[in-house]
Amino acid sequence: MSSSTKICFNPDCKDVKSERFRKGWRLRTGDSAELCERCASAYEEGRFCDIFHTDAAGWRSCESCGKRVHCGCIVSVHAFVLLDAGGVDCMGCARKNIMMASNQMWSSSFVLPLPERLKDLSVKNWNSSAGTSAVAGQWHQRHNIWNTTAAQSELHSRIPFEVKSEKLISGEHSSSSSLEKKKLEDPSERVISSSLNLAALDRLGNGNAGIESITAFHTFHREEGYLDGLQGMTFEAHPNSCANVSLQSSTSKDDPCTPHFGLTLPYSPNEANGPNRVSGTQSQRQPLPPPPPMVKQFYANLHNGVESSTETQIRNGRPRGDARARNQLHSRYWPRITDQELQQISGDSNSVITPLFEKMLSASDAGRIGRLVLPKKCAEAYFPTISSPEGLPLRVQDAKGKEWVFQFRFWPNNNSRMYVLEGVTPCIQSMQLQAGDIVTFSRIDPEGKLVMGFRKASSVPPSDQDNQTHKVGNGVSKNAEVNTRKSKPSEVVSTPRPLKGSAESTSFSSINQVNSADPASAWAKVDKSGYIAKEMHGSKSSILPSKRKSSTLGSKSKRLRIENEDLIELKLTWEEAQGLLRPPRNHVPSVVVIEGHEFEEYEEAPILGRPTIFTTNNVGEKIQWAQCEDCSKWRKLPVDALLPPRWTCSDNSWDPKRSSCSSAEELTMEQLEDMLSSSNTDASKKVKATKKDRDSLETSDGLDPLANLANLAILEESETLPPSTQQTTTRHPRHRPGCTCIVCIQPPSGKGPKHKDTCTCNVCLTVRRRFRTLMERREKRQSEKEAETARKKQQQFQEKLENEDDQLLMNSSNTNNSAPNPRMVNESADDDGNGKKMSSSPFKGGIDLNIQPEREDEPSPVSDSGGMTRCMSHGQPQMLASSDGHIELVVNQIEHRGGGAGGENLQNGVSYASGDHLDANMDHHPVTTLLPVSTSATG
DNA sequence: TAGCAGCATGGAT
DNA sequence: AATCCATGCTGCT
Repeated sequence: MSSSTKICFNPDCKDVKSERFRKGWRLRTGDSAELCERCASAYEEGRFCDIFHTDAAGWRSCESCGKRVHCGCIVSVHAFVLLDAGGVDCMGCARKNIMMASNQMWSSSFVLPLPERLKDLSVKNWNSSAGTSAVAGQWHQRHNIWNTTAAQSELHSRIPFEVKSEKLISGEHSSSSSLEKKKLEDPSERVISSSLNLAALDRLGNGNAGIESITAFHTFHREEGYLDGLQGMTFEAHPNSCANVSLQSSTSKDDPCTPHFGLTLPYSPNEANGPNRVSGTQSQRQPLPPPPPMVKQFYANLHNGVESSTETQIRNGRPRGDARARNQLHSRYWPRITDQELQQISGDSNSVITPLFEKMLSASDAGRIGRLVLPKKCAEAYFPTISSPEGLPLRVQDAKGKEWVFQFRFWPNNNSRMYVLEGVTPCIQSMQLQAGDIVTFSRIDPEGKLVMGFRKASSVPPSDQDNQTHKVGNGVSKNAEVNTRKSKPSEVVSTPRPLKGSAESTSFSSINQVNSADPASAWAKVDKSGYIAKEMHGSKSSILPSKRKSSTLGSKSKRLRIENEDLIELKLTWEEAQGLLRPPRNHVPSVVVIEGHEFEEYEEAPILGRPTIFTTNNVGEKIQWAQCEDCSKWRKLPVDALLPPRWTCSDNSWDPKRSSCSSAEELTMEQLEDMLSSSNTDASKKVKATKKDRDSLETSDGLDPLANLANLAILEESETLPPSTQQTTTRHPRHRPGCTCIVCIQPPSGKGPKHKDTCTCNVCLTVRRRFRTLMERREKRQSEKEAETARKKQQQFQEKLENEDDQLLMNSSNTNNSAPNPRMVNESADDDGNGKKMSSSPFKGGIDLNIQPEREDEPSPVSDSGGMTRCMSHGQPQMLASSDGHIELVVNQIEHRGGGAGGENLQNGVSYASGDHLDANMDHHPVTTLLPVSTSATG
């Protein structure tokens, strides 16, 4: 084919005298390696590696046929596929396997005419079998998309790339130089190359190996190069980008079907222009996280050979900062387009649809502002680079094929950028979108059209949804065939998804959770349909849309709500759940011992059973008690009885006498109390509570303030208890079996029957006792204080009298005047006036039953909360004590001694003021007084 | 004053 | 802690 003056491209070839050269693998320049006849033959016959690379590393055995396969050079890069479980298959075996598995592994949209299918499926299968994912469609339409815009120059700042694999498997660390050696690549085998891409990414994703190697496999797709093909490269090489790019025509007449896999990670502007721009050093590359299983399909960007004539791969060894960009694309922006949607987009053309991203419209987006906020990473990854805030006009086609021109721009924000599409209101309105709906952005290759689809958030049936969702429009493009295409699903194969970071991979499974406990099955569904939404027909499971739907609508906590809705609120502790689990009926578990612990092993899943209580009778016999759901009576059951979740007396087949709700309960009240109290389960607590409710009917409706006080206290206490313990009553911790005190039977509201005055329940007794103690101590201290103060005053008085009669008189007057400290009076007035402090007390309605009367001289919450005992002069009750209502309530029922001249006004209040306060005040008073005052006393 | 453009803010990630 | 981004705010027309 060529002149004899050439030298065989194969460096290992010794035949320099060949007169005829033939084309071998494709070089990154787009040319083909010129091989001597011998090498070319070897290459064509698949013996190249056998001949020249026998000593090279990277040889492995096909998992299926055992044949040795070289996996370590550009020549062999297409000769095998990586398997999910590890290992490789030679291409022959891979294709065979593909044929068997393809239908299950790929969605219907991937159906190809047989000849094409064979090869394409091989790719698909490769994806599947290789268990890899991170392959995105090529990005080679930019040129088309943007060349009608005003900012074509900016295209050059972003260089998408494609991950290619070359030497990953071999373990040879293909350095940049190795790439730059412009090794030849056979375009006809790019299917396999793609697989390697996947593999490479997969490895990266797993963080296991190949991080270095993979960098050598990245192939940039530069739209100019792509679209202009062999016309040449015009993209700008970033200083650090190792943009020594070679063109590679993907045209292959040998292989009309040359699906291209590649990780398309166009440069973000920042990366391209900024300090973070990726360099050619592999070390800068970040390992790609393991993509979720479904991702692989989304990344599968299959091109058939028709388009490849216009495609040029640009390859260099530059590490992918872009990869990071796409990596970090949040899963919420991953396109989730169904196959039907893809077909609709694609029509019957040979186009490859590359869903780029989607976004749920926020209130702002859907509002009249007309600004659609673009996720930064998406904007930078998929939209043209813009360097000025003004941005550039962007042509997008909507669902009806109508063309819109949005202004793609940004504004600086926190040292970053906020990208928006302006002028979207008409489009959004035409699509009747609103907040919560999802707009999708896709690209059609090779036309490079940008299409904007949508998915209504409303829960339309999937079929309907498919019909109306993701209708496409096209942006301005060279080819206007989008709308006239006939369905050709096989060619609508690309469902690339952004590569996900590891963290996002995790969240991915969460976000895309299917109504299946088995993630694998969920993924399987995804794999089959391509998109969950499609697979989850009818089931509420179009989880994504529904989730999104419910999550938006203008709330800032949208994301949070999304997540929350993903959660099933399970108000069960693990132990509770365990306690409810019952082995399936008629099933004897086998016991396995794991690390010394015995586990019952059931073949069937356990069931949720009705909680029961086990007791032991006098003879040590274990008895199981279950409560009828209807009458709440407890029935004795065999200890091994397993109850369904709902169980009533009529189900009591063990005791026909008590198989009716009308039958008397076997347990006495005391027995029941003992049983319940001995049971620690929350269920039993609830049961106890219900029992208490029943008992409460017998309680007196008398009103015992003390009990009420205690009740309030318990209320306070109960607020800190687990819900299960306060659902029906506010039983206090001191509750004992048999106690029917108001506290235990009182509903949380505090309403209901009160204690009798004669109630001798523990709580009431405690309250009485404590209060009595408290008051006794207070009186005692008060007396002491009074005595002391009086003594001092008297002493002073006497001294003054003796010294200066006039002075004495004056002093005496001052003392009286100063007694009602103006500040205090004011405070009293305030408290009294608005009464707010009363309700604002953190101890409203509560009293600590644990209060230590012995420590009353320490500021008690009550006394500190709002007031203290105030002394008054001239017998005026102007000072306020604590305004806590419960105090007042209590005091009203107890005789308190008022002191001082105003004692008659103090009958309804009690002061918990500390002694210190009293001291302070009393210093000014010739007669000290403890003033049990409530706020009401000031009125 | 309404609408818009740009920026700022702060919750969410 | 940094970043993203939904939305509020402000100034301008």
